[in-house]
Amino acid sequence: MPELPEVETVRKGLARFATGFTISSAQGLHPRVLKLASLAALDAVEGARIKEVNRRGKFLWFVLDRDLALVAHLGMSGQFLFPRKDRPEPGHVRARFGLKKGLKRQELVFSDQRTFGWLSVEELSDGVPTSAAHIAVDPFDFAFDREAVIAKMSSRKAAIKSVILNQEIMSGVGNIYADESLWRAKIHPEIPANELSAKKIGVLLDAATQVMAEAVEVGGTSFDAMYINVNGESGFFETSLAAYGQEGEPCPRCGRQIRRIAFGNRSSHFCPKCQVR
DNA sequence: GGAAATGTTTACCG
DNA sequence: CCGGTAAACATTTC
Repeated sequence: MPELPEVETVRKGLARFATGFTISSAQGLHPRVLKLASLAALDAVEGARIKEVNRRGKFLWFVLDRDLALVAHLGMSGQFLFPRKDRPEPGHVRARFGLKKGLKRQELVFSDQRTFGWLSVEELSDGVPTSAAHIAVDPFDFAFDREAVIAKMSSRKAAIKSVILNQEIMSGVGNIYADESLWRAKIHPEIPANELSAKKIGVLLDAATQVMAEAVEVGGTSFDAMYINVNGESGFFETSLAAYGQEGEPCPRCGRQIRRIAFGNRSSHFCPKCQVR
């Protein structure tokens, strides 16, 4: 469950339940769990204390009391889970961490069905891990420069949907929130970005920020004390989706049927009446 | 059996 | 070199 709101939900859960714990053990259990660029194997973080858990866009990392950070990307299906005896064992466990704080001990696992996610051990520079250095700040970062992003987007000739998905211009938006933002801003996904007014792109940015903020809020409530519910199937925000996955359903604004068109390897969902090309 | 699924990186082309 | 597009990665589900 991996766009900004989902990653933020995971980050919050990790920050709440893992901060202050020392990593007593760390082991990779799958040959591809460790990113190739990782400076070391996972056991390099053993003995480190977790100071905080940070995020930029869809990248997240544990800040440790040493010069290395434990970085994670959830890919398409990555999850961090605190297993509990009264819950089913997590499947597809790719890495396992033992955490301790005083007498408290708990386990944290990284699970990933499709193995597009990864972990790595990296240095931070200006507080950001190497693998996320090229990722632009997301709209919730204090350094987010709305006008600069609008200017950058306005110069692109590619379809606006590709542009808002480009993590090097603005990070955090994935296929779901791209479709939702475009629907809210009443913009057809295939319009070249440079044909939109700066004002219209501003509307789109605000829509993206707002829809992700709303999703983060709902994500927070689906949380359960010792278990991070990052299961996409539970769909905490699914009931609020206006466009994504709504092919054939009435547009909540005008009633026209939502359409689905091919977009690269994926799909775009939009209202043919509200979002005119 | 085919298609599609929340993402990123790399290769390739103009 | 830049912008843009397509493919590759792997697994599961419908």
